[in-house]
Amino acid sequence: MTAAAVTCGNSPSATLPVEIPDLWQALRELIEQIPPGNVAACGELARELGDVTAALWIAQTLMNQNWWPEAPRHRIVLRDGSPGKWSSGAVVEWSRSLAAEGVETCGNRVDLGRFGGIEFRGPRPLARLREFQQELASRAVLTACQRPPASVAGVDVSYGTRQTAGQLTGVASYVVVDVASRRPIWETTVRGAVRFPYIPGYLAFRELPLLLAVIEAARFAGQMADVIFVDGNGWLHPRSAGIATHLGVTGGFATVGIGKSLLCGRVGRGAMTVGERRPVVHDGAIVGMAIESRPGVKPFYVSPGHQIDLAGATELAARLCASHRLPEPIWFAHAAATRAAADYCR
DNA sequence: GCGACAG
DNA sequence: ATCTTGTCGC
Repeated sequence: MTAAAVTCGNSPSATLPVEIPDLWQALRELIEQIPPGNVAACGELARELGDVTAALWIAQTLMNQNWWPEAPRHRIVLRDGSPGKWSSGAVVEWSRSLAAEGVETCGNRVDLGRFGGIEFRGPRPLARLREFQQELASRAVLTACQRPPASVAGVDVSYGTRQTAGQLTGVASYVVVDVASRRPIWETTVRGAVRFPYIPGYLAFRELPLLLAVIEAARFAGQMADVIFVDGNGWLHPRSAGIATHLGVTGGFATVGIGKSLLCGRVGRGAMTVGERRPVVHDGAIVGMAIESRPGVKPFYVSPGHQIDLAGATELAARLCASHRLPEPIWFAHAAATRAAADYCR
C-alpha cells in the first residue's frame, strides 16, 4: 500500500456554507445575563442556545473548572431548583453564596418561580444550525448509484489529549479500500483545530471542516474514491441530515453513514442473526439498516448520505465487511486516525 | 426512579 | 471521542 505524506493545515476548496458559532462564547454571554439575586436552570440555558439537547454539554462544561473559573456557577441549577454538581463543594456553601445575593434556599432548593424566569436575549446559534440542516436535507439525493463502485474510502476523526493554547486538535484520516479485494490501497491524514463541541445531532459542525480538508488532500493526490463511508450517520438523523449527508451535499460526492450506536429511530427488538439486516424506522420511514456483521457483536447502522439509496448503501456496507465488526473502510480509517493522533501526542 | 442522545 | 489493566475467548 502506498501512502501520502502527512499534510498539515486546513484550507479545503469546499467549505461548510454556514458560519460555525463559538458555543462556549455564546454560553458565557447567556450566563453573564443572570444577575445576582437570580438563578437559571441548565436546561433553560440550553433552550436559549437553541436546543435543549445541549443541556448535557452545558453541564459538562460547567463541571470543568478550567473553563471560565470565575463563572457564577452557583446561579445555575437543575430543573427542580437543586444545585448542580458544578457548584463547588458542599451544599451549605452553595446556599450561602446565593443567600449573600438575596436568594433564599429551602431544603437545598431554590424556587425557580420566584428567582428564575429571566428574559434572555441572544442569537440562539443551535436554532440557526438546525435550519441549515433542514435546508441541507432537502438537497440530499438518495437515489441509486449509476455504476457499481470500485473503490470506497473510509473517513474518521480522532482527538489527541494534548491541547495547544486551549485549542483541541483533531486528526482526520482517509483510507481507500478496493471493493473487490476489500484491501486498503492508499491513505492520508490531516491535522487541525476543532472549534465546536460534541452535541448529539450536531456532530457535523465539529468534524466536517477536518473531513473536508482530508478529502481535499486526497483529491489533490488523485485518490478520490467512488463512495465515501463516514463514521456517523446520514439519513438516520433527527432532521435527516447526519454528518454523511453534510459531507456528501457539501462536497458533491457519494457518501454513506456508518454508526456504531443508534442516534434516533427504532429497531425491531430481539436477537439478530449474523448477516441479518433489520430496518431502522424514524418518523414513519425506513432511514437505515442495522447489520450484525459477526457473531455475538453489536450491530452497526448504515444509512445513505448522498448520491446513493438505502438498498445500495446497505449492499455496499455488507459487502465490505470482512474480519471486523465495522466495514473495512471505516475500520482502517479508525485505525489510521487513532494511530496518527497518538503519534502527534508524542 | 428510569431512560438516554452519532462521535 | 478519551481516560485505562487485566482478562476472557476465538
